[in-house]
Amino acid sequence: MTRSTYHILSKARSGKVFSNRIKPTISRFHICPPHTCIKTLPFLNDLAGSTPFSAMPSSVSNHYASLLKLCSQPNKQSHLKKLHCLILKTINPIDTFLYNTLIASYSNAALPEHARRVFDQIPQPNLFSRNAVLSAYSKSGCLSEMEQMFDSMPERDCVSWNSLVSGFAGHGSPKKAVEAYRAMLREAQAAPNRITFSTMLIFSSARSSSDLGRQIHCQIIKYGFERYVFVGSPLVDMYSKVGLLGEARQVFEWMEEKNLVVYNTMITGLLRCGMVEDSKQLFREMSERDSISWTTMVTGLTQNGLELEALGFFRDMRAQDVGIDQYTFGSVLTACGGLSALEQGKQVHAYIIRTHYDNNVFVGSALVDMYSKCRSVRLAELVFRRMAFKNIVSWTAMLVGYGQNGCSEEAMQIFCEMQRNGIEPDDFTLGSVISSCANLASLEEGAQFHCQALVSGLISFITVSNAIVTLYGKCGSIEDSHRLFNEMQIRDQVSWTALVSGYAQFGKAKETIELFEKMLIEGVNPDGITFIGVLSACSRAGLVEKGYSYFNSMVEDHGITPIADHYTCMIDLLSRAGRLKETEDFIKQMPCHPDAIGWATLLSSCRVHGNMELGKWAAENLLELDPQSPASYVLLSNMYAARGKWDEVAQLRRGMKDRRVRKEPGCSWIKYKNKVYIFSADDQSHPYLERIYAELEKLHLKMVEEGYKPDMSSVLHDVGEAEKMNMLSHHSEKLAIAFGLIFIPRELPIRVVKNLRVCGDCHNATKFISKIVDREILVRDAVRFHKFSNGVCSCGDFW
DNA sequence: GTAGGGTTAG
Repeated sequence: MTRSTYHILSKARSGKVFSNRIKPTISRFHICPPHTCIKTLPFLNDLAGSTPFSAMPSSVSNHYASLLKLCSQPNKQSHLKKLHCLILKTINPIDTFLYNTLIASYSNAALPEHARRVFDQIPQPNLFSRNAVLSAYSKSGCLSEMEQMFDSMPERDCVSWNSLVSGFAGHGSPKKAVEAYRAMLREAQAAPNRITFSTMLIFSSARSSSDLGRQIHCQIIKYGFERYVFVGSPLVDMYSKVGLLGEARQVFEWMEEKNLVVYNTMITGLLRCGMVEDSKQLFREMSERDSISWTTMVTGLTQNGLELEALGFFRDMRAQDVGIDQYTFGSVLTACGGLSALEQGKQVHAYIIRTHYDNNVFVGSALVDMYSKCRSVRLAELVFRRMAFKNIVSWTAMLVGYGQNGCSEEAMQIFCEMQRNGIEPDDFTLGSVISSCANLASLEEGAQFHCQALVSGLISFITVSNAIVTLYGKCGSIEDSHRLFNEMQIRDQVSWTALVSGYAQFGKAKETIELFEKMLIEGVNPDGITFIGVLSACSRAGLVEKGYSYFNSMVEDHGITPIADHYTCMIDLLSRAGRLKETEDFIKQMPCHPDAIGWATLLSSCRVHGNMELGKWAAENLLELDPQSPASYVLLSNMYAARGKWDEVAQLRRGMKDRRVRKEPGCSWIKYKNKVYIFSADDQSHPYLERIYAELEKLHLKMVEEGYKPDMSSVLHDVGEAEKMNMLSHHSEKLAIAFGLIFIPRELPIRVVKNLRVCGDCHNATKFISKIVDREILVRDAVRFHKFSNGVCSCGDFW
């Protein structure tokens, strides 16, 4: 056996590289020659890197201890178990030091039961052994086992107490954490150390408990830790997280020998509280800055909506040759995404490839997100497909990317693919996929996701529950939506807004307003999105005065600055009610111009109320803002068509053709036996078309008997009356409803989804059909819900 | 177990 050094390089989970040098000592327990180990356990090679095993450490116990440390991760559990077996085979007796290392390794690998089993085999366990088991229970949240262990210990030191405190603090027992901390202070043998205080400070921050934070601060002063950077730094962090920036600054100023970390912490706190100028000042004052200082500025500025400035800092950072790492790239990509700056994002991507960060899972996820936010979902997909390793965040980023770019079906598919790859969804993923599902109005899948949320327990996340409340609202089951809302233990602003918007979308103005008022009484603050729900409910119900007063209250009582969506609601409210002159005045006194949706709303109302003059104004503005959008052409052409101005219609059609604008073809779909059947007006290929036409024919006769008159103004083509009739009776939603009547069992409602707004004639016809066949028919169109039952629609014919 | 990044819900 030669004396040699043994050198291990290991990559910790954080990606940081550290080296571990073990001093050579003479072995006493050397039984098994090292090369046999390599043959039996090839993974040891991977763990130890390129170091040849012939360079053998002198102490086998130390050697195994260092290998055990390499397996001390949850993703190396099997390696750890194999190594444990090897140790049992090759060493006898095992010394207490190695036993303790084994316990600690199982603890870090999240296997507390294994840690306990090792402990039970130790002939003479010491305080370290007990502390190691205690720590295993504490980290894994086995709280009762932890308490039992703690109570049974013959002696306890500061480490034991710290495990107890952090176990309670980290696993949902806040009361016991505080109790344990106070008991510790009373215990003479276990004086708190810096770890005790930083644990408690982080705990206070997480609970946003400024009172507890202050109490801990007092204790810190009492024990003389205040000016010590390792306690002062978390103290600054805690105060800034609970919003007490003055206190944070005071602690910062009082500290002696401030290091880089303290500065970085303070700058983060300032940026968190929106004090951008102060943070920049402090940044300039620093005598040295590291990568974290720069990245903090990039992140903080981005979070304060100052993406351009953030990119400026990134440029300076590169110019000054500061090390750029995965964190920096993550922040810069967020800034690019926030600006929808595709070109700059691509440049950063190129730099990432040059610096070989493109295989990093964090950077990859950030790239997927950036491209999605720049509306380049195909590029996001490309990056995602090329990622060598994907974690749950990468999957979620792609899923959300699809969802936010209107590719809801692809979002659902990627969710399935993720599960097939053995990745369990978390609250983020499930919430997002439910949101996509809601956009598709797929009630069956939605209900399955609801079940999945219940079974997995993810329903306890408020974000998941909120997503399901929204889901049922968008699927037309407002009762289910309300039921879940009532069942929720905690409700936040988002929950209330989800239900308010659900009722609004359903056209139930009275319920919407009642709910909103109840929300105010319960002391939940509405925000801009809540008001969009309230205002749209008013406009759908024609409650002009009420809507106006809510709009004013939003600005005056709630201090919310209206954005384009609110103005669009107001334009809708006024113009839909036919008060077009008022609408014009309103638009002219708005602080900003309406956006494309605002103009389209006005144009649509002008069509309904036959105001060509204002309609032209709206159309021109709409065309200027969005020349590629088919909406302006279609709406204007509808308006001309309704008045029989076919020459103008033809001219517009030519304009569309020249600019290569295409109208989105109308289609409706219905689900039957897990299959989606899609119908479009010109579809002649449908296998059941003959039966559907026959059904429609039959219905038509009964409808006419009941007093139905076709509304020809809904036909926007220059054709004869008979042909108009034919076109009208074959609108996609009528086909879908007829299909539903034939195939969907009587006891179930018929649910149809349409990609465009439902036309006047179909709406009227569906009312008649619901009465004739005595069935409930739900139609979800592009903007809202219509629930037809016994000849009446839930929207009250106002949509 | 002192500081920085990437993903959710209305």
